[in-house]
Amino acid sequence: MIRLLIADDHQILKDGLRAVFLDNKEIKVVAEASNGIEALEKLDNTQVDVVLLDINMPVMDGIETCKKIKQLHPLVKILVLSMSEEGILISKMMRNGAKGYILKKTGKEKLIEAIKMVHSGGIYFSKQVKDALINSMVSGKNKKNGSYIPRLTGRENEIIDLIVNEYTTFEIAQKLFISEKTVETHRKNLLQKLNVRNTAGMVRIAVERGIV
Amino acid sequence: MIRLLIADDHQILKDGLRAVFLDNKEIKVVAEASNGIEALEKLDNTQVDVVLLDINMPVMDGIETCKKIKQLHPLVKILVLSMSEEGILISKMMRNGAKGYILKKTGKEKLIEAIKMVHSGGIYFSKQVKDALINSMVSGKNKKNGSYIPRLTGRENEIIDLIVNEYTTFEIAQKLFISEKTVETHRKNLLQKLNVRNTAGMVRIAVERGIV
DNA sequence: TGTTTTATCAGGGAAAACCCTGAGATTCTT
DNA sequence: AAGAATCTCAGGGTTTTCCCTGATAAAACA
Repeated sequence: MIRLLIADDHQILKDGLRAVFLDNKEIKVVAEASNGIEALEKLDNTQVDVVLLDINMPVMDGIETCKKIKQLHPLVKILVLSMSEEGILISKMMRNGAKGYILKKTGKEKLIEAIKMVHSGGIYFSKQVKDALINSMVSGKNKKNGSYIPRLTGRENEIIDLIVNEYTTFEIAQKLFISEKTVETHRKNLLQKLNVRNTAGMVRIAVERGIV
Repeated sequence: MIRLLIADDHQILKDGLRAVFLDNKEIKVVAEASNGIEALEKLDNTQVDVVLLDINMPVMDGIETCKKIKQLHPLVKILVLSMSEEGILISKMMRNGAKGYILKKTGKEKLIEAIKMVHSGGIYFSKQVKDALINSMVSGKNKKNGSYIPRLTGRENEIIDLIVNEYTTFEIAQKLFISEKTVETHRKNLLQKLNVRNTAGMVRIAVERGIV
């Protein structure tokens, strides 16, 4: 028996889902919520196995809620039920601990399959969702980059890698057996090449574009 | 007619592929290379539409090569042909401009399909590859994180977001109408919570975990 | 209603990063 | 062989970040 919590601000959808699970012996809706705060409250008072989580909610949206559920109830599995196919949203929810992502336009059979899947410790991402994610990673990212990516030299790559890993100029100089002044020059050039103002921007670019 | 360059250090594989494309009217192998340097040289002298790129190569590996091809020959499509199903590798190649990723254990029909796909401006990632990527994003990332992710307060989230976007303490103070000292306190707390030594580490965590 | 968390602010100092100009040596490219 | 790019280093200065101790008020929680 899978105990389900439905978090969505559309009452009609919750009613519909309740009806769907009425004649299902394996899945039982034990609670529902209209926003993130409510969902967290319900989780405190109810034994829940799987949360069916919408992203567009008032008061506290799905992203924040997902994060908090993961922190406060790490054993509860989160299955995102969203109408959005935006890759950024999908990857964000994945990073925040969701074990599955399913679109609202999907049929109930797939939904039941997904719930069972995440409940048993697996993950579930429908083909459409996977494709949307891949697409945003290939083209979306590039679109976001847009700007020309200047090529870094070998030394610059070495140094930016150390910077991202929290090495200071002094430490980099030690490690590479060069002067601090040289490292400073490389840093200056990196800032210029990446067109950023400070270390923060440099690290952001480096991590986003997988330089490191 | 699709002009293909095969970059792989296994001669037997290149020979095999040449044979496969011999009786194919649409795809022609116009060059081959055993490492990244060679591949780049060939690209300078040969008109190539699609590069079939291996990751494990001596002298210059596929990751570096992919990056450089993208910089020097932005119109050439890159299709990764690898034996590795590691999610990190896949996402790295995607970020470096690969338009497709296919496993060596895949059959030639799928390979031909993939080549046509990327040549026509599309992308191609086989089901296995997609699954591997999704898996590494859900479980792999968390494994990589491993450590407990401390929850950030609303203000801290605001501030880390501005830091990642290259705002200085002074500018953040201006924007949020608070004292610089307050911003400094938040920065200090952020460093502590995220267990990093400086801004670089903070930004790395923020970008990696999608806090921003 | 007390306790914890969050957000606010301060002085003062040390460390690190950033900026400017300038320059020699090596290596790659043409 | 000439030029370009890369890597190296320096003086001297400003700005920003980091660290320490300490504090108040409001809000959230038990």
